[in-house]
Amino acid sequence: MRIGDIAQRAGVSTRSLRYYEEQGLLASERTSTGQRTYPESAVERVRLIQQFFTAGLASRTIQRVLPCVDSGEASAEAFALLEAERARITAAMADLAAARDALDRMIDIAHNPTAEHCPALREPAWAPLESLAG
DNA sequence: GTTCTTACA
DNA sequence: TGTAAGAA
Repeated sequence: MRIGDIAQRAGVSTRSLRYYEEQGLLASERTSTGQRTYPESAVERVRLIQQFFTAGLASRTIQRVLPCVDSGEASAEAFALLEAERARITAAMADLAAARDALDRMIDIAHNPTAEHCPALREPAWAPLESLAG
């Protein structure tokens, strides 16, 4: 398949695919005219690369991890890297959950305004100035 | 019409 | 990463 096909099927730009290749994440063959050619499996590989980027892995890290995907086994260093990334993602998930919980509390307050949380409810807007001064 | 490389924002 | 230019 040509670069445009892969891009469309994997949902990324052709620019990204060329970038991945430059970073050593994605291989391709060339036709006699220089156009890149990819096997069907490239689509799935690109999606995996996307997931890793989304999960916060650096391209350099992805570059070290992908060989494991290809070989089906990990060297000692690669294994340590996988565990480290897993731990980082787990921690990131906890942070996200905490942020979500905070938003949940804010949403709840927004739905049930109380004088404690909403200053605007403490002072009647229609109160005469004298009553405020006095 | 697509893709390629190179380069700039 | 997006986009532009000029060539294939």
